[in-house]
Amino acid sequence: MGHSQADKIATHQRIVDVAAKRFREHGIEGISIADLMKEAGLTVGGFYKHFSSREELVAEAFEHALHDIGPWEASIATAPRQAMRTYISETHRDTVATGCPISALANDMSRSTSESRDIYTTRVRRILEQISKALPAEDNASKRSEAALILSACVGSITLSRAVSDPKLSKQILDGTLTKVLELLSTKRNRK
Amino acid sequence: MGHSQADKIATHQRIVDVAAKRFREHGIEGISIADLMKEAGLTVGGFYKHFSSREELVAEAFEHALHDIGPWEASIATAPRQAMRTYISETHRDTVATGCPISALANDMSRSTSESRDIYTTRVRRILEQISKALPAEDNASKRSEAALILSACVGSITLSRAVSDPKLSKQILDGTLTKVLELLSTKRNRK
DNA sequence: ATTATCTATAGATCTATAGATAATGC
DNA sequence: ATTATCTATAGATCTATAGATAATGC
Repeated sequence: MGHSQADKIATHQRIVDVAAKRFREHGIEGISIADLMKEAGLTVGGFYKHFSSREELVAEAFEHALHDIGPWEASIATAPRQAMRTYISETHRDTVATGCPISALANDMSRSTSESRDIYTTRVRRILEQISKALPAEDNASKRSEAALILSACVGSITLSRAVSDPKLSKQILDGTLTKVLELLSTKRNRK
Repeated sequence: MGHSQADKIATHQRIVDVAAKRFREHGIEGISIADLMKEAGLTVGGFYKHFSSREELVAEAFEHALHDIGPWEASIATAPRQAMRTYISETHRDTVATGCPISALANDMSRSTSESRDIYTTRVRRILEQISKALPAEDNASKRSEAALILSACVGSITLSRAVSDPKLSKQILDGTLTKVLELLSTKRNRK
C-alpha cells in the first residue's frame, strides 16, 4: 500500500472519480462515504484527510462530473445534430454513472444551497449559448427560446427515458424527441 | 385526541397527504418517517399500524400525488395551450410540494424497482396520448414524436428552472420553452 | 519527524418493534 | 375487549473524530 504524496494525489482523484459516478447513479444522498471509500480501495477513516466534510466531496465530485460533458458541449457548435444524437440516446440513458450530471443531478440541485448549484447554473447558461449559436439564423430572442426548448427536451427526454419501466416506451420517448429536435435544428420553418 | 375508526381513516389520509408533499419537496429518501408523522400531528410509534413498511407509504403517497395532476391532465385535451401555460410556469416551479410528481420524482423513480415505477410509467404513457390527441392533424407517427418532445420539454424545463440558482435564467428557460411549445401546438409547419 | 492510511468508536440519525395508555364500541 | 396512539428502545446505519500503524522523506 502506497503512502507517498504522489500516491495521495492519485488516491484523492480516485475518491472523486468514484463519487462522481455514484452520486449520478444513486443521488447525492444515496451513497455513504464508507461505500465510496471502499470502492476506491480504502477505508472510511482516511476520508477526512482528503476532505473537510462530505459537502466538500460533493462539490469536487460534481465539478469532476461536469468534465464528462466537456467534449459533448464543445461538439454542439461544430456538429449539433451529432451532439443531439449522442445525448438523446439509449447509450446515454444506460450510462448514468458517466452521463450528463445536469440531468442526473437536476432534482438534487434544486434542493441544494451549495456552491455546486452556482456552478451548475453557469454551466446551463453556457450550454444554452452553445445551442443558440448552432441554430439556423433567426432573431436572437427566438434563438434563445429555441435553445431553451432544445435543452429542456434533452434533459426531459433522458430523465423520462430512465424513469419509465417499459423499455419500449423509453425508446419511444428518446426516438420521438430526437426526431423533432433534429427537425428544429435543420428546418427553416415558415414564420407568420 | 381521537381514537375512533373514522379518526383513523382521517389520520391515515393526513399522513399520506403530508408524505405526498414532502417526498416531492425533499425526494423520497429526503425525509424521515418521524418528521412526516410529526407534521401530521402524530408520533413515530403509530406509523406501522397504518403501513406495513416505509415502502408502502411511498407507494400510497406517490399515487396520491398523481391525483394533483388529474385536472391538468384532463385539460390537455380541451385546452392544450392553457395546460402548457400552467405547467411551464413560475407558479408551478415554486410549488414543488403540490406540483407534478412526474417531474419532481423523476430521478427517484429511475432508481426505484417498486410498483410505483409501473404506475409512473402508465401515467407517462397516458399523458403522451393526451398530448398526441391535442396536436394539429398530422400522421400518427409524427404526432407521437411531437408529444414526446412536448412532454420532455415540460419535464425538462420545470426541472431545470428549479435547479438553477439564478432567477433570471430560470424564467428565461420557462418562458423560452413555453413560447416554442405553444408554437408547436398551433403552427402548421411546411413539411418536406 | 512527518504523514497516509487503518482500526475503532462516539454521537446522531433512521426504520421497525414492544409494551403502556387511553379512548372506542360491542 | 378492542384498538389508535404514545413512549421507549433495539439494531442498523451514517458522519466525523481519535489514536495506532506503517510508510515516506528530510
